Amino acid sequence: MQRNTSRKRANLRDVAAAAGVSVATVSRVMNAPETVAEATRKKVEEAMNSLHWVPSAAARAINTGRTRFVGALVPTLDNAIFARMLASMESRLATHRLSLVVATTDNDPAREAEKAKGLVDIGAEGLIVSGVTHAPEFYSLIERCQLPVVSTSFYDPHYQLPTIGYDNAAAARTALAHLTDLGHSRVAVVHGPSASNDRTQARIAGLENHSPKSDLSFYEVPLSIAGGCEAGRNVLQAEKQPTAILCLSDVLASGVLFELQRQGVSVPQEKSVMGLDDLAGSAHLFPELSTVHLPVSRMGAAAADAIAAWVETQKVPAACLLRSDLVIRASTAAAASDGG
Amino acid sequence: MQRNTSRKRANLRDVAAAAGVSVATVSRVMNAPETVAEATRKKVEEAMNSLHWVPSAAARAINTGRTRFVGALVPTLDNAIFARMLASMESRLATHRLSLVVATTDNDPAREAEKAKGLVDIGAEGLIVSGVTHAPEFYSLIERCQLPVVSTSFYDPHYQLPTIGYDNAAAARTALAHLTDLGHSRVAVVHGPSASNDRTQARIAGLENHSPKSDLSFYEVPLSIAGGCEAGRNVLQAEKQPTAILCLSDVLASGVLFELQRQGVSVPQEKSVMGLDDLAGSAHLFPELSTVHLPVSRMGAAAADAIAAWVETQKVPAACLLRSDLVIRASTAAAASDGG
DNA sequence: ATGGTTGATGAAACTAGTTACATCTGTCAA
DNA sequence: TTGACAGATGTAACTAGTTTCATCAACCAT
Repeated sequence: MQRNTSRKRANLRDVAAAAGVSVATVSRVMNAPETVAEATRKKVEEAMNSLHWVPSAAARAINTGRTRFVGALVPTLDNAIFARMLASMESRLATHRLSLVVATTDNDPAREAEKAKGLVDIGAEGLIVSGVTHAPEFYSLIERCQLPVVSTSFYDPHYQLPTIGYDNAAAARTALAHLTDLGHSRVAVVHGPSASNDRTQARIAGLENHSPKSDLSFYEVPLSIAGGCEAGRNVLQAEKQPTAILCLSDVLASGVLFELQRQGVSVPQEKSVMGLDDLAGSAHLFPELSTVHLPVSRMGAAAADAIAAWVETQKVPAACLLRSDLVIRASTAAAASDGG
Repeated sequence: MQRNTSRKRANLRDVAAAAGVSVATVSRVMNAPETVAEATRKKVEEAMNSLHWVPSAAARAINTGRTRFVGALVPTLDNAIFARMLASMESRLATHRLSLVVATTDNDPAREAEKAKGLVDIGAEGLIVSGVTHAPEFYSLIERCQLPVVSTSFYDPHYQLPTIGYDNAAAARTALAHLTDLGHSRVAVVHGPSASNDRTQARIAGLENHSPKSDLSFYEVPLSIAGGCEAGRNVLQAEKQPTAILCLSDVLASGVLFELQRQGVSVPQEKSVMGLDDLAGSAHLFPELSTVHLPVSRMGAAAADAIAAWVETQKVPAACLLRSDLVIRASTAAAASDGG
């Protein structure tokens, strides 16, 4: 009597006793109900309900070696693009009966390695990371633990981990091509810190070795609305004014847009502004932002599926390339033909 | 020999064997190192390192009854305000050696109850939720499990759970007062869905029973930039035009701002626009948004501290009121004195 | 009637830790 | 010299599940 009432949580033995069966039978009701006689199963289920019993995930984990949770390491939650990705990851992982533990890295490989270690220590079965630049300790950790890790926001079939993402260089090139098609030959390129961000690096690289005769100038600012404003001010102070501003991220484009408005520069009449990401809000900015759509939600879901498949079947999933599409809205227009 | 190499992860017994001590001693090295002789401790630590051993969190959880993780239930990750709160929660929880599992509820109490159940099933020691409206199953769950739960984004010292948040009604009133002080008597109030969002309800209630003679009209739209745009269009179609638009959330204010610009309405000359939240980007919008600052980062940290204290000491933490402050920027100005 | 097979169940040994209690050694005071 | 006690360590019993293997009854074919 006192067991059920005064004592804390019921355990498997309590349920077995209440149902008048052995612990093995209770365990079977959970894991292989078809092997248990109908009547017995009923009895056990009643006992479970009346004791409000839920199996201890920890005890299960100890036996099966499966904790059923994975970790996600993202640079920040402050950029909507990662928040979006995590949201879709979480819901997709739930369908695989997997939980998600989130850790932020601030784009610092050392912190990433540290947090990854923390996630492994608490039993993460797999990790989802962003990009391809990681600390040596990170690599040694995943090698030592034989840990399933998939990398997002980047596609590279030759990378040592499966990558689920898009071709950043191509996406940037698509954006630039749109501007050059419109006749813009002098273009300011605004981007976030590149030193520790391989996605940014790839986007820049995509522009540098492919632009057909365009005159590009680069502006590196913090990856935020404020950074975009700063870039806007910097661009307007340049000696040779570009006719278009290509932002390698939509948050930067938003900031640029706001700053240009503040300075009385009309978009797209005086300057075209191009983004890259296609955040949910970008379609509603003034003017509506032309950008390159990156399928982050689909990417989150795909990464979730990939890591789930890996931890479930032990088979390394294939890399997955998601296409990025040009979306032309109101912030870009043909260059004024004054020839600079 | 084959143990270390071919077999998977080392366990406590392996370490004990390698160090030539008993399992109890290894356990002591971890949990009460001062009771172990210096030389013995060294030996054990060497064995740990050479076997790359990390204790199994699951096994530890089973014994101590502590899983060291808490769950956070947020409506969405798409609003920067929750992303921000989670980021600060996560880092603060880490200082308490607690991990955070995130689940989104889409503002649906049923889904919240369901996800809460899921979190409890996987061993969450405590929960952090938003607001005070929850499903009956949610309450019965936390009662049955005696689960520590703190509620954020809301302050109410009489609520059955400790609340860590601000006074939403007062914050809304502060925003409105700023507008009335500027001479705006006809104000459009734009807000997100109120049916299942008690913060929104409280903000609206704060306006309704306190406005000194102002003429308020309410516009309910989806809580997003797009929703803000929609509201902007609706307001402009109203017969009696308001001189100011009070948005009960900064994301809505952003949308309103964009839409007004699109329609050629100048802010703050023709209409003042007021927000509520003070998101990181709001200070950089065009025009810079006047708003009421809500200390979400501090709130996240405070909630993390509260839940940590609760699970650690079993003592229910006190409710915590965080102040909200008016921040006047460029989107509000004195009403044109044409008397409408 | 007997042996073989299947289906349902239980006993006990696992998983990886913690911890209560026992044991052993060495020091110090009586 | 002996008893008391502290300090260091080990033994074994816990935690809450899963799983292997054994058992036993029922049914069917011989």
